Amino acid sequence: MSQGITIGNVSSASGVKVPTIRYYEQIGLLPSPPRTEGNRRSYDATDLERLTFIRHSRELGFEIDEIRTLLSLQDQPNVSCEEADQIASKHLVDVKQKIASLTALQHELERMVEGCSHGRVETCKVIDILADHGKCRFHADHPPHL
Amino acid sequence: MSQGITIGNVSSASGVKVPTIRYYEQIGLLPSPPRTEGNRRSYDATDLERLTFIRHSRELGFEIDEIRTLLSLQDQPNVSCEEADQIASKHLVDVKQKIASLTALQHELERMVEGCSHGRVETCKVIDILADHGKCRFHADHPPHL
DNA sequence: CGTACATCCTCTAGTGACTAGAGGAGCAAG
DNA sequence: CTTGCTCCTCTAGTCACTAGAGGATGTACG
Repeated sequence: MSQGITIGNVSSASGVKVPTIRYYEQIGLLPSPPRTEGNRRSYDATDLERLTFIRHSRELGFEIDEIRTLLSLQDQPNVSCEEADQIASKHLVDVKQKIASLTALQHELERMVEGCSHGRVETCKVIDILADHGKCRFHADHPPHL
Repeated sequence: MSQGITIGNVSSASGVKVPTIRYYEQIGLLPSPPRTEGNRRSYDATDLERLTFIRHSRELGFEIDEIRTLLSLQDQPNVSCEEADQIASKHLVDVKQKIASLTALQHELERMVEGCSHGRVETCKVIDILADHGKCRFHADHPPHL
């Protein structure tokens, strides 16, 4: 059926860049495909699906290790999906926290920019607020790796 | 006035970890402090302020290079604060985008988790949505390094 | 058939902002 | 005086890629 797809084609079809595909192979996220006579990687439709799955999961902010688990779950359709549910739920909690944190930050930045006198640094709210922690209403619980 | 503060004390006072302080010195974000006889770093109140400024800026999501600019602005109070204003404004735009993106993501995750049959993987929405891009309402314009 | 050019290969090293650990020296309290 | 904490330097690791060197292969056109 599926004759070989080149890495370039599987890349544009999946939206994952060529070096990233090779990287995924290197870390064992994507199986090593067979090679042609000329040593080029030769992918099939399953690989394309898998790559799309990965790209989509990455877009949704899942980490590589989480994707590894999700992929292995996908390969075993008879297993309970509790684990997948847990991963997604945990992720949802994280996302909600980040939104809350970023919303607070947004207000803080608005306060800074609106308060800016557009004059000299001496009277600038932006610098002022950053320098004096007490004047700030935003306090991150988790230092944001957002 | 200010006799030397140890790195440990300046760390707990500022909320920046000890190795991170040394790292900031290494990349030139924090000036190298004088040393004691025993070769320990000896900080003063100004360093503590600077570190607090840095930590606060990092919490607000500014990058090191942006902080470098903000710090140099702080050192020259007679300069126009336009640049600081621009940095904060640009950052505000980014933050708003991130919030929008994360909110879409949140809905997508909720859809996944709510739709989960709590049964076998075969019928699990979580896996399903990740696998089939067409069923997904969330499409990131900028792959989220959030 | 030749030649240009795109695409592919492997490999190493770099990014940002730290974090972890090894191996050793100084210092304060009991 | 010894125990244990803090400090020192240095190297290497983290995550998820990205960039570039240097070379092989495949394809389109004249």
